Amino acid sequence: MKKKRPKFLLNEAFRKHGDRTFLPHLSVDCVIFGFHEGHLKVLLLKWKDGPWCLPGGFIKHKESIDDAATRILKERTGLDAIFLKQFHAFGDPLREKGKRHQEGWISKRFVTIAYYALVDYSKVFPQPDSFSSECTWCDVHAVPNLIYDHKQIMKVALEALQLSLNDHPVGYNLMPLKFTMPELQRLYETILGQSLDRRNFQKRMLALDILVKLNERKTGGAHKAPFLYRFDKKKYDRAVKRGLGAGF
Amino acid sequence: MKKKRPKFLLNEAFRKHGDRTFLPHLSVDCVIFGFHEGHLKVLLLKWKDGPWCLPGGFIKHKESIDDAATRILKERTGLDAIFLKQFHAFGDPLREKGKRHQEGWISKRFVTIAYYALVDYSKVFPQPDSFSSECTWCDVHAVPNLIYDHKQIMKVALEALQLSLNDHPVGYNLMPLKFTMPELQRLYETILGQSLDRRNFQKRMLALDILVKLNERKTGGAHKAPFLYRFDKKKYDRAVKRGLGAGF
DNA sequence: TCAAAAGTGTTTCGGATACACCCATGA
DNA sequence: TCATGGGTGTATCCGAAACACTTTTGA
Repeated sequence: MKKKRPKFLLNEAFRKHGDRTFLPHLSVDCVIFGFHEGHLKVLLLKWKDGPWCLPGGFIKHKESIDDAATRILKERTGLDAIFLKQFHAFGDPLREKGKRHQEGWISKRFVTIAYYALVDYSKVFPQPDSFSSECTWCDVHAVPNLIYDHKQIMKVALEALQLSLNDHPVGYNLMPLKFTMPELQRLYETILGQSLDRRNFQKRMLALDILVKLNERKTGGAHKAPFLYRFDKKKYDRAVKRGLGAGF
Repeated sequence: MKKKRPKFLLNEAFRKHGDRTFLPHLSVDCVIFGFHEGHLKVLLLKWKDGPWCLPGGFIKHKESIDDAATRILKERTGLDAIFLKQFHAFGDPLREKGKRHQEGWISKRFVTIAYYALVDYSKVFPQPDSFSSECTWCDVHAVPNLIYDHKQIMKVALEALQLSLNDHPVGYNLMPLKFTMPELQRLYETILGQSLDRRNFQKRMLALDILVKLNERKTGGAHKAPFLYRFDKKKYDRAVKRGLGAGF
């Protein structure tokens, strides 16, 4: 078995010579969305010495940027094969104002390519990287200060997600396998930041023809037990591809 | 006055040591759209030794990527202050299959950040760069083979432009100062690749409240002289910002 | 005088919105 | 038994689409 060197050494080497492994001046940042108890969440990392930031990483010399994003996501969440979408590249030379690293590869200017991901909250076990002490979910509407331009990146990610609701269904990656219509509605409402009419929402969703109504109800709630639904994966995928959406 | 070195030397130096000036592994490509005689055009460059490609360039060490795109556009078209929008980053390590440069900076893998631009055809005087022999407009639907993944980049650019018609007006940057309603309609039709109803188009456009009807008609045509319009720049800009579009 | 393009207005239809009643459940 | 949330159906409205007639102009 390969002997592990102490982490700080790895980090030292990485800071100075990361470009032996990774493309210089380029990074990938991920805005990872999850949904839990009626709230839209993002996954954040906390550096050991202070500020919060988005999970991110670098691109290996022979790796596509999409693969890099997928890898980074897997490292932080344990998930693969989730929904991941590139939405913007951020390349202001001053975007990393206040950078601490004084020397080596890592101290240079980075252009970052940003992705947002939609993941099933319940399947994620957040894992901090070697620079971080914490990796936790945070309510989208209660995000602490983030380093650099990460707050801006998050904002643009949310706008991109909202726009995508116009012509793409959302939910397969964010909801558990079985879910109720009110739960799905709450997802749409938190993404859009506005409440929707219960009956019209249901009609629209059913009209998309991507849901399967199950012969079960979700019991245990304080009131009338709502039906459970699941997505019809085939039809869902077709709707994603063909650009069929609820038109919000 | 600074003495100019022969171009091939500059090129030699550039190929080997471009990273003294530019960020390594990063480029910018521009899909420059124009509109002329009822046809949607893109500006293409032809390399001295063969293939066609999109106008592109590199990012200076202290330059933002948006500024780099603006600069590149200015170099090829002579225009500044035109509409420019980043739409995707292309980062497959194999995207530059068939690259010829064998050594130096330029031979390495490049991730490219792509922009599309909308420009007034009549104001552009295409200027080839030092690698190119030609710089000309080409009908969008009759594009020759392009190097690398540039055809793919063009395709994605066109799709992004089409999508943007949903919630943004288009035309201010593509049309001359004064234009007729049928001319504007032809612009929309060529972008969308479908014909539209004359009367409904006019109603929608006027409903956007971004046009000013002039007391002139365009004479010289073979038939009834159509009225001329111009954009109300203030209202147009507001519509762009607020995401007001014709909903195509 | 005729063909082809442009100006303008009305009807129609479908999808989104607004809205009401009944049912199930735990407190 | 009552408050709360869930299931379902219907009337309405607005905007988009479909559509026709008249006018102008050069050939």
